[in-house]
Amino acid sequence: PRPQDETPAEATEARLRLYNTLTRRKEDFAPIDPNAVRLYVCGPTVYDFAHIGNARPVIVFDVLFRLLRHLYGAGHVIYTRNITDVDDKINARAAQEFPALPLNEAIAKVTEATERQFHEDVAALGCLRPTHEPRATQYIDQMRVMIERLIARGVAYVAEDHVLFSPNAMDALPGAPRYGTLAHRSLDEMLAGARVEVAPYKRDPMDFVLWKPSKRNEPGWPSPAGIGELGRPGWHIECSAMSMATLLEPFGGGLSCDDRSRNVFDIHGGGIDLVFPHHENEIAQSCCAFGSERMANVWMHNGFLQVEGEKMSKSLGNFVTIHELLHTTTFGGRKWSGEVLRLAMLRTHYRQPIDWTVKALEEAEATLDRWYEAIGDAEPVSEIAPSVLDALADDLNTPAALSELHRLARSEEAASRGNRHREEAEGRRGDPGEPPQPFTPGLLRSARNDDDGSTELQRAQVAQILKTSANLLGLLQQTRSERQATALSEAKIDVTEINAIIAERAEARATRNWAESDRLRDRLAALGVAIKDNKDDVTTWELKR
RNA sequence: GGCCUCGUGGCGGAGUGGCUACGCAGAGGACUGCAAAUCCUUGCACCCCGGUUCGAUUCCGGGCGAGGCCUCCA
Repeated sequence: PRPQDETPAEATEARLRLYNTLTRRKEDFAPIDPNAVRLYVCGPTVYDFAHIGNARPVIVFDVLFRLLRHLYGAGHVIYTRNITDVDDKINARAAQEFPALPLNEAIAKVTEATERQFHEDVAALGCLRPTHEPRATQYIDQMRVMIERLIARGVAYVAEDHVLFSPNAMDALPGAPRYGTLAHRSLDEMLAGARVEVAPYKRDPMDFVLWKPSKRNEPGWPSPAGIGELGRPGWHIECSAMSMATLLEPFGGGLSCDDRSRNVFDIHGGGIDLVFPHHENEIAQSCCAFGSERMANVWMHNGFLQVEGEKMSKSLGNFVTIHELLHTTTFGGRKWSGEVLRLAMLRTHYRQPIDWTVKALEEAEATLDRWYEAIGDAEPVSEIAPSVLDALADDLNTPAALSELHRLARSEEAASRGNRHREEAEGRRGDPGEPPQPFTPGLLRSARNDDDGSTELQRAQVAQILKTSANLLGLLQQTRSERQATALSEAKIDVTEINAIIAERAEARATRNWAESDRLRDRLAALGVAIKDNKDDVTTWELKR
């Protein structure tokens, strides 16, 4: 673990490139303030179990969070992922679930339970907690103030107790970006494609809701702009307010700040479906409220997920929640560990579509089995294989990074580069022309046990680099022993019984009683245990799935 | 209809104007009582048609195909 304020040496040499939806190209990333790199990602609306599609941005941006922490120091990255706890879907779910309760109590039950479940799911996926997890209902005041500012600036108006934002009016506001910059669409183009029924109180079909009136039993707060009735915020304004409160105001920005350059943060992320209208509207709101020309410098969007080749939907019956993958046998007839889900997710580049299949999970699990076998109980060290870091720094190329981890597990090139890297970092590298000492291929996973001490040293070193490098992706965070212990307790295996049978079989083998030996092996298999006899006549065993 | 993405070997999946991705599965070998595991070796590719180029899977144009957004959605 790195001390909070330490800025690692790599910060000067690493070159992070990120694909920016704003410009549609990869760009060199330059933080506004390297001591406070700021990231915002749209979090869940808490009305139902998170599905595996929801897990994708959570995992992807967790890798980005880890990478940024590595590059700029753990104490220099601020990550906000909000929780949307006011929404009409929540109201509907609450009324349906707890019809006997007053709506506000029902809503509290739904949001609290769903949020708890979300945190449980995400923790199982090996994700770090973000720096801030603001709930929308805690920032109603900020939303109200922002809305009033938008009205004062002439880009929002009151109509029938609603407040609406008018993208058309942005053109008249000096310094504001053009609406449609992120989605790369003109207002005309959007109108051409509009299939929405336009609410009668809208002046223009493109106008969107900032605030709406609440009926008597719906959640409501005092409205802005002199509207007498209680009301509640629209979806888009929530993210503008929460990013302001957690990423701008603590750094001297926000509504009271005229310096537009202080009202920009570094990275905003989310699913690709949010580009329009959600993120486009966030930009419009934030930029018009703060007079800034951009809300965030870099916009990152993860691709969508399909299940066994089909779009996930409740009607198709292929709606897969994180919880059921972890705890039930509905997908593929068995449970899966959070780490398997995580690796399966990272096999595909984050901007590509991903097909969620049983086969992919099986392959991910087999990979983890081998890697845990390879690292044993190695502890993480300070260095990361440069090839893994390079891959991640290239727009989070996790498939390439995983490929390098495979090479490490075979003790190939990547490992020797890691070796050289460490020597450089410690300033004790000798002759620059000296070729790196390659590790023996297969060193880590082979059963051979040369008593040459240097081999053991090398093996330990590769194991450490593999573990540390995988940790940057949030993988291999346990030791092999911990993982085995978990698996054993879940499978309810009686180790004493297993050892007794193995001892019995060893006797049979000693007398070359192969029939008896094989019978005992079958018995173990029936108990879910697979055995291996290695060269030194030592029998090892593992759980069979 | 408008905007956008993608099309790589049996499967998954990176990348590149000329040089091995990688993983799974397959084949051969070593080891083994037999297995398993492990190690070694290995076959298999860049949707179609034009163009640019000494050379294109990689750039440009067209075609075909798949998907997304424009409406709540990660």
